[in-house]
Amino acid sequence: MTTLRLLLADDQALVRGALAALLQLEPDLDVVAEVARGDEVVVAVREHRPDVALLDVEMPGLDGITATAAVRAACPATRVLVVTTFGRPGYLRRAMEAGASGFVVKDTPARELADAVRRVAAGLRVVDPALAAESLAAGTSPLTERETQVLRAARDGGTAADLAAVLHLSEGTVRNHLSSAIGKTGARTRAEAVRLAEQNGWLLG
Amino acid sequence: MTTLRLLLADDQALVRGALAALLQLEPDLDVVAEVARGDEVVVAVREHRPDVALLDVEMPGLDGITATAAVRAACPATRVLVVTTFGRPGYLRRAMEAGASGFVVKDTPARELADAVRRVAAGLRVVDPALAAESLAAGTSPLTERETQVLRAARDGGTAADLAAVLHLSEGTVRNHLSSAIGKTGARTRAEAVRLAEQNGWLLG
DNA sequence: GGAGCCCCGTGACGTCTGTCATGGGCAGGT
DNA sequence: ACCTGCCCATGACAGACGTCACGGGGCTCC
Repeated sequence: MTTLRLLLADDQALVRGALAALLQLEPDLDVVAEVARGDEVVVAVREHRPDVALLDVEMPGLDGITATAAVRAACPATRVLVVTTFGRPGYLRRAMEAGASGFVVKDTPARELADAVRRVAAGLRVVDPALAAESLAAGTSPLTERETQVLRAARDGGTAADLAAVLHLSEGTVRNHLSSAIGKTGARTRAEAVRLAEQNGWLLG
Repeated sequence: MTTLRLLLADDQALVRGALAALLQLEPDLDVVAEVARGDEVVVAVREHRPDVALLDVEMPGLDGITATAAVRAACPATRVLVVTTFGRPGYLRRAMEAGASGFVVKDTPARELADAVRRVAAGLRVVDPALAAESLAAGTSPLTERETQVLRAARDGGTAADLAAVLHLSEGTVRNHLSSAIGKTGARTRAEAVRLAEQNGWLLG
């Protein structure tokens, strides 16, 4: 078996370096590139053409899901393994739709990561079964495009007038979208709707 | 120089194992214990008596700050280095007050961690200068005990009546505390007050 | 003893919020 | 052509929210 060349993307330098140290312990794995931002992933993939790219979801510049799609388009030979802190159902779904080969949460045992990488490199899919079930149960996002935008803008706690100004909408329209989102999420407050949508991974982009 | 014995506490197993791998690369460092929960820290410290304990702040069971105080009380020979994802001013302040010897955010370069551990073990203090300045500027929390509790309870987006039921208070009293907290944080909404207070690290406990 | 702060509660006021009805415009599908 | 769904907007209404004034009780510190 030849050695596998890896790319590592995580915004936290300490975690990134630690993961590199962990993977370098394996004789058949070699970390050839590290990046801290989502928009640096594609250029690094183009330059190094790694066998597997390990991508975090929460990154500045570009989120890991969108970066996954970009990697698949730029270099189909590179498999993507998404490594994230939050096991949100929507993240998993959208990662797989974007062409990821694996999805691992950051509280899986450390010794399993190398095997996950090898399996992904071999063309297999790696997904936590419990998380997969949860993803199926939660289903796809019921929120419309605008509702998602409004909820995203409502995260920092602004008033309806603020959201209207940011989104160039009428204040009444904002409240209508919010009301609809509240109904779909089963919440009773806009803040609760934001929380529930975020927990389901419906607020990406 | 003798080898330093370390304890590692982080709720995410992958990060914990990766940090262990990173630190084991140093010949003079030895990870002798790993725990995933805050309440397991003290028992592990009592059993292994490490030279340095690396503690995350966000942990189930017991937060890293409180765990720091417990470690200092149980084994004063063990120095504490807090390693956290969020560089919130209140975290730093309260960690140092609790007896921590160092405070490092997770996006510091990986190669600096080992040096930070050694410096802490030598009795020095390790603090990011920029973060220290920010902590001084932000000052201590202006929120009263009740205001903090109310803001904490308001995080999941419940109505004032919900908070009143949880905290066994009158609904009007809850709104009074919220109003006061909103004024002190400079916010215009309860949600914004929650966000600002959380960013400052005022919502621990 | 008073002064100060925090706690709890009440009542009232204006504003904001969440909901509904209703309208129009624009895309997609049978 | 029709229906359906999403978008935007308006107006109206009950309820929740944020603010203030005002009480009372407790505590500490001078």
